[in-house]
Amino acid sequence: MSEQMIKCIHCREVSGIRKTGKIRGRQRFYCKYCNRHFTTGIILEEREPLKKGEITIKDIAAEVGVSISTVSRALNGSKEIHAATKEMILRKAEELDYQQHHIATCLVRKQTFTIGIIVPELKTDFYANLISGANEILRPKGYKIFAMQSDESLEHEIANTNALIASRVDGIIASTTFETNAFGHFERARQKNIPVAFFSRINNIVESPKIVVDNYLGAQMATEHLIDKGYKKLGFLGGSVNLHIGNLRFQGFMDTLDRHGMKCPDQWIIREDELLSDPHRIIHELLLNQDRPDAIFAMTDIIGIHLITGARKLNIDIPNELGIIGFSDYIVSQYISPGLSTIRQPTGEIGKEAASRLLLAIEHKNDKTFRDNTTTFFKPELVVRASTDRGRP
Amino acid sequence: MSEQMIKCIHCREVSGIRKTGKIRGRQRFYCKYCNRHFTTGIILEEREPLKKGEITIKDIAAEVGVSISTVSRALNGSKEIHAATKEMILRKAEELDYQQHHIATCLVRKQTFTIGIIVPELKTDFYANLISGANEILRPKGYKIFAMQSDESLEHEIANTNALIASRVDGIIASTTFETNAFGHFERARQKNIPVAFFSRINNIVESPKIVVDNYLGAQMATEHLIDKGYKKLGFLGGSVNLHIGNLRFQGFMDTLDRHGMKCPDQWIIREDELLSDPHRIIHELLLNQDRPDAIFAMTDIIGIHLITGARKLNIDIPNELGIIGFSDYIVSQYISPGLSTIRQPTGEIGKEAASRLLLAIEHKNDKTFRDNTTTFFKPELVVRASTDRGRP
DNA sequence: GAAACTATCGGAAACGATTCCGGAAATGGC
DNA sequence: GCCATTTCCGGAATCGTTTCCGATAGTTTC
Repeated sequence: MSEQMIKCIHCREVSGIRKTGKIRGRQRFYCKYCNRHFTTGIILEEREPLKKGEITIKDIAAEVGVSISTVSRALNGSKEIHAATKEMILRKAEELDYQQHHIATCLVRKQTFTIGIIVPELKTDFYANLISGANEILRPKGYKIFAMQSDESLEHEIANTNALIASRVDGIIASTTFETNAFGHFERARQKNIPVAFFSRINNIVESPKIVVDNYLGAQMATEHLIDKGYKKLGFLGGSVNLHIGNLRFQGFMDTLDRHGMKCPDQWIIREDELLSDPHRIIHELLLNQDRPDAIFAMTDIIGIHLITGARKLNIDIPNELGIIGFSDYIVSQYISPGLSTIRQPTGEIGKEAASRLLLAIEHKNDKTFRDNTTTFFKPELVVRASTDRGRP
Repeated sequence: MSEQMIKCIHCREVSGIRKTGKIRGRQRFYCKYCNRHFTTGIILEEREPLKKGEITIKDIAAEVGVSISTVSRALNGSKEIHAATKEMILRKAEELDYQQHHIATCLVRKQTFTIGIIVPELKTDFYANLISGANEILRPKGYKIFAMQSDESLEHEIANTNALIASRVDGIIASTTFETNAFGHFERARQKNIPVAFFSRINNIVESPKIVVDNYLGAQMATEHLIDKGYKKLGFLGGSVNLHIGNLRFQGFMDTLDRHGMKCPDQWIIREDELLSDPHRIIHELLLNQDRPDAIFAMTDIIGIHLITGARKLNIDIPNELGIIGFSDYIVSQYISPGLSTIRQPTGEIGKEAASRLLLAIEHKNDKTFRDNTTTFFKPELVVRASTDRGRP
């Protein structure tokens, strides 16, 4: 291949090209394959041997004998390219096992097709389900997920957020920690034009879509259910006072009692952080008390499950001596014995909605008039199981 | 600021600079703050107003009056930089709320500090725990996680792998699908110098570290346990025959029976894909059979849990009429009634080990002599609960 | 006081892609 | 055949960094 080779401009064939006189001073060619004439062929130079290492569009360009712009066009399905050229390039790309360098593309396009999700704990049923739900919406649209865990630590949450900003994710979905009382890190993201969406543990500080189950309503439903079952002495067990959703559930509980003219003495209301770190001791104390409640609304199923195991140890009859209802419908709740009554929240749906709303915000990133600061409430659902299912006394 | 301003080369002060004669033809200056002389000061030009949009090191450079190389050095903690300059740059970076553009850095450094994890299902207890475990190792080292789900579809798995290659992740951790019988996609990754590690559902095709619980041993332990409890008619329920770990568990089961001179008729061995899609029908049929087993080794706790609920519906006494043991110790297993005996595998540990070994492979990426094709076996642990806990008959 | 060395910094070339702009060849109309 | 239009492609700038290679001024050595 020491001499120049001419490639047909129509079919890109290199062999079977004949010179057929001149036209306007320029050499004329004829291609026997496509049976057409042309004046300007593509001149193939001697090729450098393909260097080792990563295959780039440069390599493809050199191999095929076109410019990198043309390769880029072929790979991206541009219309401004000859079908035969495109065909050749795609074939060569496959032959070389070319794989787009997404990092380089992101740099130019200023879009990473990556969403960051920050949750307190990755392995919790609820959050794993949520990520899974979000994934259902995001994957078909070509988005990847950075899954991060804050360990209920504000410091980690901030570090995570900064890492996501540095990675220039297209958006962030988050559920904050117990500790989170400042939201500067999320505001930073928003200032850098990265939309944020919150779910479950939401706040009213950051302008963003918020997806949440109607906690107040759920608490009402749970409390009504207990009252309906004839329980008279209701108690409340919840975690940190810091948590917005905790306050809502507590409020729903108290208001419902009020409406029924009932009262709940302070010693039946436990709202300490310690309930999360050392639940057994606290539950034990509560249940051993002479004057204990005859039914408890547990802020989460996790606490409800602790209650069931605690009560069983003390041979307290559930649901007759003690009714228990939880919140969230964890997978365990349907299998534990007795089954834990609960308020179900549609976890997967919440994840999907959060993802959809975030995508909407991303689409309108540069639209100054677009705002989404609304809170979407999902309807909770009462699930009655054995832990409260007693006949009316 | 229409005239040039001189900045002291020592302390970077702009005011308080006096001219003090000339030396070798060059102007000499004196700074009253640091009490030192110098000849070449830094000349501050009139600054452009800061443009809107993203803050880059270019902006910082312009504001401080240094080159972008210097800013880069300051931000990366290079030694080749004057402490005062560094100080100024860092202060300005903070003032402008600069955040490194990780994408651009990756392009140059050819390292993304990102690990891709592909699992069949994100929300499954086992996989969520594993990702969490891997995260414990990866986060402290600055790695982020791309979490992807294959939905037990080879097609998705391939698409996921390609997406990870395109994103130039530093490594991939994967547990393959039921369908996966070809491994070209992982080989592609390895050819592109992306290390891969497998866990749980492993293979012997791709050269890679493999982390797995000792399935054969676990099956032996489970079977021994059943025999030990006096069960005579053992059956096996497992999913797809395609699954390597399924075969191992089945083999352990059969070999143990053999060693005890026991046999298992074919109708007590169920290994169909359908067991995953429609478990209730199959289990119902098996249990309604006149000649049914008196104990079953379920390949996974999920199947074991289906067995328990199925048996309860038919009023079969567990563990007296039917003993059940599972595998993996899912969270539900300890709460279901009766509690499901099982073989526990240390999920979090497996995730940690997979991450560690992958990091090791990444460190030795360019070391041609480094190989890691070993399989690490974690010891399984027998957990006895009510589903097999009968007195010897 | 010259030479050698050190500290500190700037310039410019990468990294791998996309895309705007313009230009040549081919095509269509008459 | 000539002109206008369309088709197709190449050049070059750009995205935001890092880093190698020099350059210069200051410092030290003898």
